[in-house]
Amino acid sequence: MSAGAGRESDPRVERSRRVILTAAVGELADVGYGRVTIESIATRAGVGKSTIYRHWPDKLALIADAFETFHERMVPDLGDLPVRDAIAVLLGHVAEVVVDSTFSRCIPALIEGAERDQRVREFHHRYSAERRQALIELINGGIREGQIKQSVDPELATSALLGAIFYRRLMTSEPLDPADASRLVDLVLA
Amino acid sequence: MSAGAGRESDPRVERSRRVILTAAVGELADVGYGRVTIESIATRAGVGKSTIYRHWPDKLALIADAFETFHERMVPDLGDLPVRDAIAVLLGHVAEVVVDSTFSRCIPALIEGAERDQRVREFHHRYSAERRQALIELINGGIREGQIKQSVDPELATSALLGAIFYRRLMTSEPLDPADASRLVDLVLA
DNA sequence: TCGCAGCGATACGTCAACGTTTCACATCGT
DNA sequence: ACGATGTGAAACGTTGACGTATCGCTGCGA
Repeated sequence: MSAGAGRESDPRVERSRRVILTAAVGELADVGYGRVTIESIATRAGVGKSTIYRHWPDKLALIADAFETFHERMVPDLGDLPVRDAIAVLLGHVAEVVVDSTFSRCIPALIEGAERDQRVREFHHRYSAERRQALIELINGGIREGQIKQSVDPELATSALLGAIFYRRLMTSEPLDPADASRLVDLVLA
Repeated sequence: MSAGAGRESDPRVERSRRVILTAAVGELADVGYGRVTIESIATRAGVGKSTIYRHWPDKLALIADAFETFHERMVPDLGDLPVRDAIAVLLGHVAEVVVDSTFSRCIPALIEGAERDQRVREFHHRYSAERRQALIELINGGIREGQIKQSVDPELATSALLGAIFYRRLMTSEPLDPADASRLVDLVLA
């Protein structure tokens, strides 16, 4: 038993953990949840299958762990812009990520996974909730400062703003141009 | 060769086609695209595997065919309500369908399928486009009649309205209550 | 009526992924 | 230095779905 320096001390474990989790997200983005295989992750990571089974009981646990691990906030620096501008910047940032990124290509996989599996659902909903919290708070601040009408329901407005971005990405062949974010703000928070 | 009474004349073919397509959609809703099996569809339909392979080359063709076939318009009767009310009724209807229906449970499967396969994507986007066209036209009408501000971009507003409904369904644990549809209209088309 | 066509069932070989086990080797901490 | 431990590779039997082929049966339509 080691002296317990942190959660893991053997750098071999940390390294393989890192490459495996990265490969897992890459595979998820590339082929979707249904077609991800422990073997394909192992190959992509340049790792033996046994190394994966040694640390995770199954595919779901591995992918859930991967998302927990890469669970960064990714909120852009908004400086102290006026509320409306800050919201437009935030939405532009979201639109950029949603339009094209590894993360973006995982969204359909997460949506589908969430529909079939409770653990994926819990992660997916929590992750979404945390990311939209920043927007809700911006809107609340704008209402307090009188820059946004009091009649606006921050939760509903957030659904409309983020919803428009995701709708375009998932249901149409024309994702929202990040440059249009401010038009979206004008529309919903007019 | 038959006299060609319509596309198919043998009632056995029509019957098996119908039960197979129905079972395909049911399976898709229940287990998602990745876990749908020709064998599971055959069992659910009470049909031999060979009957399916006789008519479709593979799973994708079958599921695409199923959606083409069940491609109903499903637009509610809007009578001649004032535009804002008509939009609220339409959105309430969409919200109801999206919150809970067999079709609704296929949405994640379609989104995921669309991400990985061009044929599914084409269907999914076309289907979505057709369904949102009614809303775009309602908004256009409202603008023409002066009941909606000229500055509103019908396409963008449609993304925000439908997007809010889908966002709630797909990314949160609290789907939009259909009764809130009119609040949504007030927010976006204020 | 009666032959043909489509049916459901079942068996088949193939393949891919499963999860386990074994092994020699590299790298760790002490 | 060295024993302990994690590693990548490979082989294994098992499972589940693939797509094909072959039944005897049913019920269609001419």
